[in-house]
Amino acid sequence: MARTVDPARHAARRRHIQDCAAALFATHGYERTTTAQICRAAGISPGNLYHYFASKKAIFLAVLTGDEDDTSAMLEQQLAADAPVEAVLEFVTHLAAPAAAHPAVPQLVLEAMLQAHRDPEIADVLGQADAAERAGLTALLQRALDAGAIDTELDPAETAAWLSTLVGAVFLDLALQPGSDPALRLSQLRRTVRAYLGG
Amino acid sequence: MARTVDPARHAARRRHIQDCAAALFATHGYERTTTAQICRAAGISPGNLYHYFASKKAIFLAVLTGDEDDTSAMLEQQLAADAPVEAVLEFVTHLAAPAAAHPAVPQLVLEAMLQAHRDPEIADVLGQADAAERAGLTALLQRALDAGAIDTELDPAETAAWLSTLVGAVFLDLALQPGSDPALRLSQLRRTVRAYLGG
DNA sequence: GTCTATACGGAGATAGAC
DNA sequence: GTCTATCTCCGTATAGAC
Repeated sequence: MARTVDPARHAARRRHIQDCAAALFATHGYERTTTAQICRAAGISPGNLYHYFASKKAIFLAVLTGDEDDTSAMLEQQLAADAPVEAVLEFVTHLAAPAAAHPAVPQLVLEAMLQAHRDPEIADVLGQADAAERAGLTALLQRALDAGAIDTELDPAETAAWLSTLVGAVFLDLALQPGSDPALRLSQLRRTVRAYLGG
Repeated sequence: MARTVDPARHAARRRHIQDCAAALFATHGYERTTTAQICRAAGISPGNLYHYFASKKAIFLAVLTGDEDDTSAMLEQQLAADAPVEAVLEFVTHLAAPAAAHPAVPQLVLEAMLQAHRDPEIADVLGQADAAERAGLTALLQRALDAGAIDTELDPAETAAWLSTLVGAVFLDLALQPGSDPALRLSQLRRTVRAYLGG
């Protein structure tokens, strides 16, 4: 059964549209970005967009799920590490690092968080990532507790939720404060986590 | 020069509309809230809205500036307090407390933060509040530094910015995680700040 | 597969009677 | 001052030629 055209070319073009849309969503937000803008940025005609995506929301979902996950690999690595507190710090740093990588990333994530509040489908995508994040943190914290490396009064799940919130803080700051120094924020985050865990 | 009607009644009705709009903005967001919804919630006809507000954005700005400021009074009080670290903690708690007061508050603030990214007028309103917040924190931290009550390596301005970010984290968490316990988050925030400041 | 043109719906804001 | 009715613009998505 022969395909009509080259599937690779189609996928590449789809990816191109997706990337252009991501930049627009990050700077202008989801609702204020029009499909016409996306088409203009991608260099295609308005109608042609729908040969690649079924709807505007489908583009947004593709953008959100497009970021590949190396988090589980990172988690395995840190669960096997020697120093349990350092392992938590490394994992937290890994989670926050994307926010510092490119200015558009935290903006896009923040936008997704708000949209998730209104759309179950988007909430699902983010919820899964968040659950994995917290589960990983909980496991690492439990290990640190067992090793007696952190304050024994800390509850692993509650602390994992809080550390996740602190990571969110870095995203929020870098998304909203253009003048913030990403490296400084990451170092402040590390000092914060280290001090919070006690030990 | 006689007024046409009772100004007090007009102000009360305006306030009523504003409150109804605030609830809608918090739950559905600014862009997804329609003027028709606001009118329905407030029990007025669609056209009548514009006798109280010039535009939809004017309503949003009124909502944002409507929250009265007792922050400066709180700051004066804490600048005169005996224990400088406790003063910082009290001030931080005061800044974060509104997030825990009512679920709609952090949602509304988050919505405003995103809109600020796209509208200079909204950015101004939030920027002024933010600047005051950081200035207050910087003053309190300088005082704690002078008293030798916190880690001498800390830079007051940078630390103030970070504490402000941490407060933002509580807002973000309570806005996005319906299951979060506000009291727990506030206590985690206090532990975090105390540990971060060292001393 | 890509284009141009347009249908369709909805949202903000206005007009004018009462 | 408040209402009903409506205007106008704009954004998504579709139709149909090439």
